[in-house]
Amino acid sequence: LAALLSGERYFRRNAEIFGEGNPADYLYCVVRGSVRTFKVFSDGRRQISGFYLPGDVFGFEFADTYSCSAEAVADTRLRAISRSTLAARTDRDPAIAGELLVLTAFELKRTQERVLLLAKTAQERVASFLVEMEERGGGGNAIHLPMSRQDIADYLGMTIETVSRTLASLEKCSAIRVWGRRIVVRDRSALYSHAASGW
Amino acid sequence: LAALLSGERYFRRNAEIFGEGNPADYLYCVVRGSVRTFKVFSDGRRQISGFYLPGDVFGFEFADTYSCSAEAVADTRLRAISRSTLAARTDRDPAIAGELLVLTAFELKRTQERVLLLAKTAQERVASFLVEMEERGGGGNAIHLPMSRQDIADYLGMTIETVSRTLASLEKCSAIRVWGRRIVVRDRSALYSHAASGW
DNA sequence: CGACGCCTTGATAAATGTCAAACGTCGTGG
DNA sequence: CCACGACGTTTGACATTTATCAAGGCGTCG
Repeated sequence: LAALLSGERYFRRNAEIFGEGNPADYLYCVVRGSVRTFKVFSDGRRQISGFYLPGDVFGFEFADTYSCSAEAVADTRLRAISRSTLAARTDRDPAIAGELLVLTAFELKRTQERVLLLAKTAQERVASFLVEMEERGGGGNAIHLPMSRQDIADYLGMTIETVSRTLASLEKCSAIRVWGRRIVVRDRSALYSHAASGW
Repeated sequence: LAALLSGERYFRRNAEIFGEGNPADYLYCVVRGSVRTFKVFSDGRRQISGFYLPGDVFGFEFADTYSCSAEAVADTRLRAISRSTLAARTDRDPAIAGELLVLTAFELKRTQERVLLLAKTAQERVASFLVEMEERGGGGNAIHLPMSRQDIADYLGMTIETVSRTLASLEKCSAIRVWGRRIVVRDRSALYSHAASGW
């Protein structure tokens, strides 16, 4: 699958990568930066379905059009995989089909975790989100959030005010330190216990 | 895939089909009745991850243990598919792998719709749930809900009281008629408009 | 009949959303 | 360099939604 990656494409902050309903011609792999996928409802609400960081693959569709839109959260570099050449390869090489299955299963697992997350309270959602971003970010205690509070709110299904207040409350109980989009984990066990009222 | 279905197995109402952490030896296809899959958290909350009706396949795992538990909602008949024979077939027959991919993609799509659903208000969730069950049930205006209010609440991430009140309010605006677990759709467009503040 | 499970309804409390204002940061242009 | 404006964020007061606690209704089954 890695062999099918084409040259890099660049997207500026907030640039559209693809729109809902566009022909789903490419898969994308994030090289640098980050991406959000989302749907916008007729009443204006936006639900972010996922954030993708370097190494993640998105744009995974089985229909022939995208079921959501994608935008660059920050300036971003992507490599594309043409769906048509992918399909051609899949026919000849069962291993590629296996890779697709693994990717789909992984996306399914992440989505299932999101369902569990959305059933929780605001504190648990925000804390879980920080834990997730910390793990995916890989770095030590410092988490850099590339996305705005509005993005986080639309991802967690709440308002920016509640996100902000919840971060403040987590800071007050000294689980984290908040500095705009930079978060420092001060007390990991406290953060985890807020994240998980039951794992 | 259909060729791999073994003989039927029977489960009484509320009987456990498999438990979280059990070895994931079988896929199941619902013949008759209905099934819920769920997780229980340490604080006692239960999140139902899905309902499966006749024709649906569940127990789909990529790890070697189940990530959730499954129980019969009502008396249920299932056909099992042994994972080991499935794996053996997949190696020889790429078409089987394709069927697996389709099943996984379908489950992913349904889970993504659940994420959208959980971001909505109580009214929208309940109305969407009724629409979903009506479509899956296939029958005309009458919906028979095999599951209890508690099951619905745990599926939609709310309390039984709110489910009950929301059904009552949908009945008051004459979108539906409620008779215990039997629902009649009186005004489909009204129901749809409550379900979807934006599709 | 009586007990039990399930559902509904009411009163109240807690969580979250809404509206509004102030603050800080950053980039631009004078 | 500084002033200004745009934008994102935080905070406060208040409204709305949903959960919690408690009681009662309605079937079914012994």
